[in-house]
Amino acid sequence: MAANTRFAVAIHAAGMLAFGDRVLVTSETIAKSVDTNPVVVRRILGLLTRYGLVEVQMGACGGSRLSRPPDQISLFDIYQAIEAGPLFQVPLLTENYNCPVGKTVRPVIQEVLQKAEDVFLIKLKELTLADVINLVHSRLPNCKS
Amino acid sequence: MAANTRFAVAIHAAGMLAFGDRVLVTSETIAKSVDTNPVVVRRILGLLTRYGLVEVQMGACGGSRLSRPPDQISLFDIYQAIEAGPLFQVPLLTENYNCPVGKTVRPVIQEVLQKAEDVFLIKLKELTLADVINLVHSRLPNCKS
DNA sequence: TTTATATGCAACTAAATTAGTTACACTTTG
DNA sequence: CAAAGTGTAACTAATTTAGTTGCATATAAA
Repeated sequence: MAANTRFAVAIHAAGMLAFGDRVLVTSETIAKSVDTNPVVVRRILGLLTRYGLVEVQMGACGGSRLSRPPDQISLFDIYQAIEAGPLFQVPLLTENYNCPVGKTVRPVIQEVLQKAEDVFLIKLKELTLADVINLVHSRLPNCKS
Repeated sequence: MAANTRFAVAIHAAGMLAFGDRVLVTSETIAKSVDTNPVVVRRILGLLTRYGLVEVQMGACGGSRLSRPPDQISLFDIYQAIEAGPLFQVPLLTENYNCPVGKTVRPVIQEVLQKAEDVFLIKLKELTLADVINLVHSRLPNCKS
């Protein structure tokens, strides 16, 4: 089970909020569409909220909505809210490690991996939630637009 | 412990082989520099070997070396040999899933994530083992060149 | 031919991550 | 006050990961 699907789930959830267009959407509604548990959705919405992407209203008739228009929320914003570290980790060195070459190699590897990750992040910045829902709209059967 | 460091370890190991320059290097030597267990190194070298990047000689005085010059081995080659699936998974749908919007959203999310992953992979193709060891050489103390 | 030195691989462990679930406190609407 | 939401802690099961031991196999060299 342990494959990280949170980023995809977060995009799906945020996409639904964008779809809802300022209407409050419950975690249960999102959970149905995402095909998971409401608590899982709320955990992810919590991260998005902490990052200022989502507003939550508690209590009866509560729910969530985006705090900004979808064209002002990039997938990079969502990524940063959801994922913590770098894509690939460079293993830590034990304390009494003493190989000079190894010590030189480590930061170099970290650098080149960062270069590759950087272009990934830049591409995420280019892609907005609006792009995603436009794609969805254009593919939905019985599309009005 | 469960953070994936294999890609970084594989680059480190392949970098050492490039450093060795056609001389056979044992998994134990690499393990010392990488600061891990020889078996872990052999597992990774096995993947690289299966992918045609590394040649292994068994028995006494055995070890590994690159099968191509370092400037003809990209980090993409190593990545493909080591890692299997996409960077981010889109969760599977349960059998009796019936939300039309959700069904439309899924492939769209997969597509946009793939776009971001693609630029990552392209950057990996641009970076070769030669680049890595050149960087290491230039930073090694008492560098001759 | 024997011995020392390698690799390959299976099997197991411990730790961490992940998603799912239950339970319950809290908030808000009506 | 009741109903309908969210937030969050606690727990579980499955998976991944790295590390480790043990042993069969291969090979170079004495």
